[in-house]
Amino acid sequence: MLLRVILRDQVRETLLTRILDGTYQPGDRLVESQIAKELGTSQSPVREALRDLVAMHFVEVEPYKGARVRRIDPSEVAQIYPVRGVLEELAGQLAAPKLKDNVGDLEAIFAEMQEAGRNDDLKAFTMADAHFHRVIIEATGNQILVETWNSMRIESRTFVTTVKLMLGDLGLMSVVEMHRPIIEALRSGDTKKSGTEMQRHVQRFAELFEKGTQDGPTVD
Amino acid sequence: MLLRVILRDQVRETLLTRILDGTYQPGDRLVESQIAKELGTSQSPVREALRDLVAMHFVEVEPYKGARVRRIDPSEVAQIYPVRGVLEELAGQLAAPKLKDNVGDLEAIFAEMQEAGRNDDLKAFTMADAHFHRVIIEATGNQILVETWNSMRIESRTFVTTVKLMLGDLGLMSVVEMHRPIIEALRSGDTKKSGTEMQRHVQRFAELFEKGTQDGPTVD
DNA sequence: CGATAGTCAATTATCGATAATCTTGACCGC
DNA sequence: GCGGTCAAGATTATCGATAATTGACTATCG
Repeated sequence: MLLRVILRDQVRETLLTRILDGTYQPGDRLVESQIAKELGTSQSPVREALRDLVAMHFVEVEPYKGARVRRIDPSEVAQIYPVRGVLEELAGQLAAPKLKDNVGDLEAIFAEMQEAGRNDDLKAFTMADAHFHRVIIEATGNQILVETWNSMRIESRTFVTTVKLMLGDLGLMSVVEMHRPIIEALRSGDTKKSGTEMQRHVQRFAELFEKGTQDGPTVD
Repeated sequence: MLLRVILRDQVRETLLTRILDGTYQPGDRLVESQIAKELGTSQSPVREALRDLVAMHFVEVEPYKGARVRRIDPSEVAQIYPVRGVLEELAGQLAAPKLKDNVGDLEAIFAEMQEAGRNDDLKAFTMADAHFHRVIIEATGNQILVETWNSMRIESRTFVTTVKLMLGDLGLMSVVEMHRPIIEALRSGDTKKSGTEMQRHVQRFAELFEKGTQDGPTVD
């Protein structure tokens, strides 16, 4: 018990992992006392960890009724894309001058994506994809943009499932390739083009998602 | 002590009021035990209320060091505007079809702003202004957009101060008038134009803000 | 004199216990 | 049976007390 880390943070990460990997399913109740007992802590850190997860949109609570893993329906995910679209378009515009002739990091991540594509490793791909976008967002130097974008990571939970839905017939590799035009635009330093490519990129994902949810059966 | 409301929420609102009205100044420490004693509760609700305020960006905490009212420097406020710009542009586009020939609410709020302008009532104006924008954002029907926009309300704290800075020589009334083109664009239902007007509106505020912080002395 | 280890007060982080509230299901009058 | 009331059990919200950590101050040593 002499770890210098804060219990609440450890509990939060534990719960988050379980939500993301599906151990806790959407709608599942998260009972403070049970979790506390299992993790060997008291109720307080668990309670605070749950509040953090509420702020991150992963969990919802009702007073005196407890916490549940948030259930996200497809219509909500669909609503994410327009917002992501404009945020990432802005990010592309702001990041272009800074990443011009300096896209080494992005190329490395792109290589990771290709590797994941060859192995058909969805999890590795989603992580690399998130990383790719985060690097661009952070390159803007606009802290508000970073925080705003982070506040939308609701999707990361659905993402593995989502990508599976979206893929349909086309292979993971073709999704990987969608990132190449972004790198090229950023390398050229063309502000407008970089923004456009980012917007187009997100839009394509939106379309794939719509197609996936329309005719595909809902996987759960 | 027998109110059926949740203490944490009451504490949060109390603290928020004090932060917004300046009772607690940026940088001020918020000591859990002191607040608890003053409000007649235990430490727990105060602690949780403070966490909520952290999630809302009004407060920052460091482990074992405590909570402080978040200090926001002008450069951070300046970073808000580009993000607000794209979000509100999107909102204008999405809201136009829904508000077409249905801008009664907006006109009522506009009247409030005019009233505030005549009385030179900054507080009333900032509240009406926030309301005006919120109505448009909510009219989009995109819940994600609403939440994302809300997550940026960092500004509401600085807003009164900010407007004071921005005004410079021009009167409050001229700022009020800046809202008229938005109403007209929305009334026409023109998607593109509504977006453009929203974007332009935010941009103007950004310019005023920059001008205000450049030559004006920092008021505090 | 300057640096450093040690002590103390203040405060946060966590604990264990209790009060408040919800949920469920048995029991009742009709 | 049917709807409604009420007690029991489960869980959250709050409390009061304790452990852990920090920062300031002091004393000690080179």
